[in-house]
Amino acid sequence: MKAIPAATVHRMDRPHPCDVCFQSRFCLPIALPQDELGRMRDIMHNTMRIPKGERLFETGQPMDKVFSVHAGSFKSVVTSPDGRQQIVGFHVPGEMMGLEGFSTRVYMTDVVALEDSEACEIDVRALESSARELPTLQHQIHCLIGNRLARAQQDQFVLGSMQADERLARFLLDLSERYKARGLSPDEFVLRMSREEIGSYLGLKLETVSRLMSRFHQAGLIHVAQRQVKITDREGLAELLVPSER
Amino acid sequence: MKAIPAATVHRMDRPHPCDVCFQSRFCLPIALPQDELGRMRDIMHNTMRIPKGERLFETGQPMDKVFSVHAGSFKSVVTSPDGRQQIVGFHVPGEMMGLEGFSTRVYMTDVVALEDSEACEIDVRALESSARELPTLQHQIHCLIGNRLARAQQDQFVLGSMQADERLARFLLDLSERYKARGLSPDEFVLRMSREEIGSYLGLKLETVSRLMSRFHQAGLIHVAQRQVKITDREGLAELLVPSER
DNA sequence: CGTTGATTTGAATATCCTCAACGTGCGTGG
DNA sequence: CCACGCACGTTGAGGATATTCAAATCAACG
Repeated sequence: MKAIPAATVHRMDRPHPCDVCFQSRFCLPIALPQDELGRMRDIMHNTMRIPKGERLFETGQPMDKVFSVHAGSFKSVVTSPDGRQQIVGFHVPGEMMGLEGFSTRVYMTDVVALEDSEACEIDVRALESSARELPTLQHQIHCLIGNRLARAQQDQFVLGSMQADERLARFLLDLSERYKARGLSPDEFVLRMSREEIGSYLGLKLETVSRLMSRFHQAGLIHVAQRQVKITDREGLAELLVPSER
Repeated sequence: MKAIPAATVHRMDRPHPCDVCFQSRFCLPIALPQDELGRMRDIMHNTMRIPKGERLFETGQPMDKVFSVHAGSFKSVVTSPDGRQQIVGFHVPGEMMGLEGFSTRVYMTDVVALEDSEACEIDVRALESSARELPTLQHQIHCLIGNRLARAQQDQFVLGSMQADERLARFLLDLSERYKARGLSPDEFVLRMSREEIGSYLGLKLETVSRLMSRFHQAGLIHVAQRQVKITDREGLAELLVPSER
């Protein structure tokens, strides 16, 4: 891993990019109190720069840290014993990575940067010992892992019950929502991942993704040029998710 | 919910059926110390009998409890806004249910008994407050949720990357393993769920499941009569999971 | 012994995949 | 600055896998 620490000192007088992970709007109806936020900063050891294509951690490594996305974006990849791979999630700023490692204290996925990115490193031992003193933090941790679980179950539904066009529509709307929640434009954004990566995540082949993108474009639902996407008919996209109305 | 409390008093001098959830072999390389086990029993409020087909909890209810399977088996069902449903997991004794509710403190699935079953009710507030004093318990909770997450990600891989026959083979081997881990016969067991339920979980139609069961039977991999299954060629089944060898 | 629900099996069909060819954008180096 | 190579993306035709529809069989149960 070519990760280089970018900064290790955090001042309390201005927001830390990773505070966001412990604040209300991405998780709980409770914001972490100021004093607990201070403690959190103590255990956010440092911020790593991860160049595009580099791994933050990989399957099988002892899981001693979790990471929050500080800037950029990442993918989580599971590898089966026979070497096949599938992307099980994309991560945008404010989201946590490595949580599935709580299972056996070994990471179960490879996490790779989709672009030059930054991740904040959080020591799990320190996190757990802080959580014993800070009830809100404890709550927040449960919430964060629970969130990932709820999301994974949603993804199970998508993969098991939805058709190709519904999957892609949901993917685009989901991405849009996550950007919106982080103050970015929900209607116009650049995909950080290839058609093949989208396909891997959605259980489709890259050609199918490409064809559907074109179809959505022609139907006037989106405007797409390479990785630049503009959602022009959100209603129309959302209707794809309700096949009974077709 | 017609759930009826079955027992509320637990004696320390014999194992409680739910101790298993907090013991090493299903989760951590650390067993919960005896004194912590005592505390755990205090917050396992009671054991509910859930008749076949009844719901233990449902989507949208405030999540104030988690449950461990005491006896019998359950399914977790997610429902999409348009009413489609998919099973995202089956639960056998010793496994936890309701963990995805940690996300928003609202259950995200319906959990339904596949047969007359018993579940142990654990108050989340009491669990969290105990966890603050009992580091091993805290660890165990993280492990339990992490486990569910890791499993959900595995399922994502199955649904997204595997073919129908691989999915069913994996399902049977997985079930076999889970029975084995609980001291039941790994080679011969009774499916507690219908073909349709298996299909729902695997993202297949019931006819496909049925056809594959017959095919496995004819290939001599399993012996199947209705819901009675006997694994006769474990190697053969496992080879299906490595398509390169076909 | 008939009814009901679950399962099996077959034939036709749809969806998505495979294979293949062709475009497009971008960086590199001449 | 342009030509080239390369990775990525698009599009088409044909094919494979799983679904749909339909009918027959089986098991459980009153």
